[in-house]
Amino acid sequence: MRRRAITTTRLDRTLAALADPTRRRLLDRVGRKAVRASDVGAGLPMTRPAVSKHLRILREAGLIEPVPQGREVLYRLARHDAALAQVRRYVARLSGTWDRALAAFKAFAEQEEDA
Amino acid sequence: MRRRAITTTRLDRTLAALADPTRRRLLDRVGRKAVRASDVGAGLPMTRPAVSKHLRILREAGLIEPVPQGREVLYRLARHDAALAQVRRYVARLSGTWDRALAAFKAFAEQEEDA
DNA sequence: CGTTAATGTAACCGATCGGTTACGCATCCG
DNA sequence: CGGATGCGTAACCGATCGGTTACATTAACG
Repeated sequence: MRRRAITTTRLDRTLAALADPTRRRLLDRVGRKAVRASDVGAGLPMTRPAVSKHLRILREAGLIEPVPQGREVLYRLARHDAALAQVRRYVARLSGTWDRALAAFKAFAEQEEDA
Repeated sequence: MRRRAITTTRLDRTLAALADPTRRRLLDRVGRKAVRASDVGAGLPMTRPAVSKHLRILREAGLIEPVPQGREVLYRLARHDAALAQVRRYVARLSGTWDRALAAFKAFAEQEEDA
């Protein structure tokens, strides 16, 4: 035992990336329009390296991508939204499971009512 | 600085709960049909307390709920899917952002083409 | 060509995480 | 009633996380 998940899938990485409120905030900013690396964290209570690490996580999750421009680096949403699409599919599947479960529950409740 | 997010929102909790593959697996099992606490982790390489802690996280995220039955406890999907709905809304909003960004990018590419 | 500006990374630190073993507590059953 | 069963939690442990400061690198500019 003690072994932890050896393989970190992309769904894991993407969900983990989205699970942090700071990262969602940064992602939101990048989503409005491409932003310089230095500007992404403007006004947020943390240093530039912290932002840089968040950007790395978002990048490795497939959510954003860097666009080097001379010595600056712009960040924008990834042109291929495969990562988010995977999350969407998972959530959709889970919602389906929920619908079925709720239907079954309602059926049970009505059956209970008869008794 | 150094302060970490003081307020952990429900969206945070739910996304974090879903970000772990083991927890998604347990959630999937519970989703098929209500399962006894002891049985949820059957066959998985971990001890019962570990499963219990995962169940607690899924429960506090609003995804599952316990149904005490004598000395046993069944777990089922939460009857109110508010937590998942919130995730769904967030993902939908993010998808919208993506669509706009991709459209803008395509427009830019075509404009580039003209030049 | 040397300096400055922009970025990323390494090394470190306290807190949290995912797991374990040990224990406590309630409920059933002989 | 007393043991057994089912469940949760406390205490602990190594690994990871989110932040920091310090440094390395690369591109622009006088």
